[in-house]
Amino acid sequence: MKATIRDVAKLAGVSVATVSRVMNQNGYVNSETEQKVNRAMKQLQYVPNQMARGLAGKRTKTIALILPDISNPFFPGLARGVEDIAQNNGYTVILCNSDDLGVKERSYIEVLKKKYVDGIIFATNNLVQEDLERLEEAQIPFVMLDRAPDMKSGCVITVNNFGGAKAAVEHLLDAGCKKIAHIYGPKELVTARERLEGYEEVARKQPWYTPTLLVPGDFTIDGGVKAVEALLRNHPDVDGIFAGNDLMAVGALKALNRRGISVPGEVAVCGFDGVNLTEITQPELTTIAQPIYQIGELAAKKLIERIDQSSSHYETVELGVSLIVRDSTQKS
Amino acid sequence: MKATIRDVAKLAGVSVATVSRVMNQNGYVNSETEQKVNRAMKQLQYVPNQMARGLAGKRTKTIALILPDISNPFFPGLARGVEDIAQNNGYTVILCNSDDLGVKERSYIEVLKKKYVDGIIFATNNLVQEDLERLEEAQIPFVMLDRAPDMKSGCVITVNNFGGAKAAVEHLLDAGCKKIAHIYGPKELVTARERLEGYEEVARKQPWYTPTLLVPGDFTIDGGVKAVEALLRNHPDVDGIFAGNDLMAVGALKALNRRGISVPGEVAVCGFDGVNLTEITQPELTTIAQPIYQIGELAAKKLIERIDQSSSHYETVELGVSLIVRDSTQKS
DNA sequence: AATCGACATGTAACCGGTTACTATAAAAAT
DNA sequence: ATTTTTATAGTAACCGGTTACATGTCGATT
Repeated sequence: MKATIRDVAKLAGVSVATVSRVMNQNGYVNSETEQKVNRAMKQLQYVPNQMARGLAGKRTKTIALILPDISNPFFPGLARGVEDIAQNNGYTVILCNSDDLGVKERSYIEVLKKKYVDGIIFATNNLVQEDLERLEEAQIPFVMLDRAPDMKSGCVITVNNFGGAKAAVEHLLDAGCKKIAHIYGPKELVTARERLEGYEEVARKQPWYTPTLLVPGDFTIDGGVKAVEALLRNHPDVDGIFAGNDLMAVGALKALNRRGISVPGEVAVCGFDGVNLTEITQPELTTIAQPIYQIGELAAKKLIERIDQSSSHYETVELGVSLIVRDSTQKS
Repeated sequence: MKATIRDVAKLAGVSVATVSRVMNQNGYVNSETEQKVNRAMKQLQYVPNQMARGLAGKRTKTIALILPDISNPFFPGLARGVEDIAQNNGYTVILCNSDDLGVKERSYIEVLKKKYVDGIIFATNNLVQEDLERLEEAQIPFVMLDRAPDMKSGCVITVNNFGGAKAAVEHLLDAGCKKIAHIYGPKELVTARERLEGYEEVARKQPWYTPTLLVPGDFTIDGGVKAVEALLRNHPDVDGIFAGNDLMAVGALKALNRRGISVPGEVAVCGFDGVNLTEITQPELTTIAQPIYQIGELAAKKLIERIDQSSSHYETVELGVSLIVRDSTQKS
């Protein structure tokens, strides 16, 4: 019913090995023979069975992207970057939502091993050293985002969180803020810690600095709302807020708005990430933008590179971030 | 190096067939034998090779989700619904962004065929009858969103666009609007047409109705902005806008805001879709919410049902939508 | 006693590719 | 003239499962 390589071989009057050579462009094949084979393939509408290929050749042309939750506005852009590059290179992407749960991540890894994916991109942070080592053992190339584990293989892509945070606070100072608070994300996340450190680096030198200007959020909108409410109780006079990510900045905006506090008039707000959301708030949000799409692209490129050359040396790349000034910090 | 079914068989002192039976829980197996096999599997850390399974058994436990663009805020929620259900049933999801381009969709279908995915969910609308027929021929179960093509197999999931649109306009009337405009999406899309029809159904009966209250948008934020600008030139006195989707509603909000027109004070705005964005605008957007996540879940459920029972009768399901009233229509 | 069906397990073909190895002719090198 | 090398193509094993078919046991049925 469905044409196989043997059907093609028969029709073209050659052996299966020759057909395989034509398909994979390897080994010696006379150009006339090649024509014959190609004609036969066309005539039979031959579609090689990837599964058989994978079984025999150990390549599935499939990579996986494990992220916490595709619904989080940070990830669709990233996923898109990954998918575009993958597609350009003949790869297909399996999407996995881990909800930042180590168990789920681990269970996904098992499934992905069974499916023989060629590589994995992790945009999550819950694997322990041991899990990564198991991956190395299994010879599965991988790329991680935002995390620099201690190992010999793998590739890590990070952004300059520290520098970005510093830039954010400096920008708020430039905008005339006299007392700047920071809503930080979960301390377990390096990104959150680095941003916090960036804030402190600049803030500590200011006369108004006091540790209670640091309030915890959890990288969600609601966390931002609550953080601001708490903040205003202690510091009714803050006039600048640097949120550890855009979602919390949006929450901050909401909370301030509810309280009737004008942004940027009374309080300036700056986020971090550069997700699309920041363009639709009122006022639009100033933010430290990560090159989200490019991170995805780069992750995919690096991974495919590793797969193709089976190179596995450890490598880390840091990308820059950029301050995007919008209305939320434009005191005029 | 890596354990195969034969290794397990040898260690357990049985044949490969028996091991296979134990794995797939089919055929007769003595419970003692089963224990032995299970022990052997554990001892060797045996992980069945899905590829070999797929080759032999014709099942890959993989489905694909083809959507226009995961960056569009409508889709992450949907994708999440699909993925969750898939995961619960042991399936893995391949994500494909088609940018609403027929060519890309078709090329994806080819790739997916090669990879022997067990089924496909389409959240796009650019396939012609012929493409679908080819899928039927290839015996690949599929589920489509928002579109009812004329065929014998396949499953279609839609929402009540017409009813939702009517509800939107009625709500605007209730809110006291005296002249309601509609920004409609691309006429090629059924969803856009149905919503437009819903608007007309109600609006036509109103004294203020005139065709120039219908302005084209393209389902993007920018389209919404431009539509409102055009609208205000012809009808500076509109006091209600029903946008064909949330993105355009956000655009409308932006445009009105720029013009210094207050929402909902001077103009009330209502969107359609119920994406998260609607909760972060200022004012928050009233919208007709689709059960986005549930649509994804349902699509995945229906697809898996079809795969498992290889039932292929044509089926269509319509889900309800719900009006979510927020500030953008609360003239007080 | 012969027949039958439920139970248990093994053998080997098969899925559809890849590729190591072999064979042969023609061109190049010695 | 002989050896090597290069170009071309075929044979068959192999990847790691699934499963049709064969074989055999044992209690139940006739």
